[in-house]
Amino acid sequence: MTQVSPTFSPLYRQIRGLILQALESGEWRPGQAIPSEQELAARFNVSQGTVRKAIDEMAADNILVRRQGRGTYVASHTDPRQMFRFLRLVPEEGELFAHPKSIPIDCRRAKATQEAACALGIEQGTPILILRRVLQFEGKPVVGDEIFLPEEIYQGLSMEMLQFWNSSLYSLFETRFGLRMIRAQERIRAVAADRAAAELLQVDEGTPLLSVERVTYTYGDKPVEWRRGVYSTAGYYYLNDLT
Amino acid sequence: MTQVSPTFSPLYRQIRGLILQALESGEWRPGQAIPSEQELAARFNVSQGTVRKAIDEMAADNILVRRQGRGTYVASHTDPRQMFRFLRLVPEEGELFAHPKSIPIDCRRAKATQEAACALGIEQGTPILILRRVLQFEGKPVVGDEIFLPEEIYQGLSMEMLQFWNSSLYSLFETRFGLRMIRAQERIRAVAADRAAAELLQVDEGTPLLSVERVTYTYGDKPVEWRRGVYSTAGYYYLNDLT
DNA sequence: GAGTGGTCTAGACCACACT
DNA sequence: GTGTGGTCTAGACCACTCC
Repeated sequence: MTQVSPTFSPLYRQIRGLILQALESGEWRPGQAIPSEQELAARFNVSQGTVRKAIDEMAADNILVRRQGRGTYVASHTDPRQMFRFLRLVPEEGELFAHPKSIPIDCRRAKATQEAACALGIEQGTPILILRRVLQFEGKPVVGDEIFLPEEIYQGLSMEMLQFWNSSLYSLFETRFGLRMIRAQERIRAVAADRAAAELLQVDEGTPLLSVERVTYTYGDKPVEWRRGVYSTAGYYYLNDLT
Repeated sequence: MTQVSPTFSPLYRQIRGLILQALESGEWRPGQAIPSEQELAARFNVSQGTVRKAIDEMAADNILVRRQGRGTYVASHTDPRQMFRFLRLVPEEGELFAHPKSIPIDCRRAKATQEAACALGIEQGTPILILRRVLQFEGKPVVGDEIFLPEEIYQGLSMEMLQFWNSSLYSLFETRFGLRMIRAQERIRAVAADRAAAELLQVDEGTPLLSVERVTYTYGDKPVEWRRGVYSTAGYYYLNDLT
């Protein structure tokens, strides 16, 4: 008689779950080192190999970062290499190093429309913050974003805070609200620039632009950000690796 | 005295290389099973664990496919799940299962322009084939592609062959030319439909479209296809998962 | 039942970083 | 030197597939 176990999950996945739990609880913060594999193995009463396999998966998911000889660290959007991890727009020529700059325009309170509520997995009418900003490459405006955030999660986000933060938004969210963005999903269309977009990106009205809608998820696949942006693709393109 | 080894590569990577070599040589063909881990371990004189790690990597790269209890198989574009692996355009509503249909328009011989030569990593002026086709979702034309292929690799590709093939192009390339596509890179812009594109996709001239340029690579990161397409995003969007 | 991949363990040694 | 992750091995047992 063999037991059917529809909920079977191997040990290393359970360990992964426990590590994830510790991360969510804030036991180890972004950028910090987590305990060594040996310590974790002792703590969870499994072999080092099992912990290793759990960490391998989490490193593949960009949740942890391994550094040989040093230790394993909690991934952070503060890390220069992770800073614009989700931005796929790159200049046609020259440097990928020339990091874009985020210019906040305004930030206001509102109630979630049906569309926003659906994207964020919240009730329609829930208080949200709507943040608008422009992204500049070498002084040129290239991306215009409208960003929808559940107010509950981003208590205290203000224009002042945004203006004094000269780094990526996600690193701000991480630092101020303890929010770790794990993955995102984008839906891309081609649209004609309306009046507002044309003004924002300094292009002619009617210019074809990329419309990029993004939902960003934190631990446990919980959506915590919805944004809709327009990308100018004169001198830039959206680069995507297919595997 | 320790030895500096700038070309150091772990055993499992060398094994990976040997398996890759066997794949390139055609020892095992797409869709077929490769020998069991035990057999490979004996063949290469390493432990099963080392073979396993090599195969793990190759499975992550979509080069091999593991099937528990059955064996490890060479990935194939003939597999329904892999068929449109590189196509990111999906309908706004309804089924992802409704597979698109490829309608060939024409196929002609030409010489590689500088642009095509650069993308394909060949000499300017090298003979190439230019294939045009339309992709239909439920009878509606949604993608127009112009596909550039080094003639040397695709000897004997003809309109007749294309018309009788009612599956994906990559599965045709795999079956007829033994070409395994491993990865691809796309560059996406927003453009206005020109006369030709408008006619092809049955939209108004000037309609914003996605311009998608794709270079596709086979084993050893060798480019073997370049295509430029226009995607209609009325009722469809380009879906991209960011990790 | 036989064969395959999947999990788990334990131990040895290597490469790397810090101090 | 010490401690970390990285590699490699050998063996046991489990889960799945096919006969």
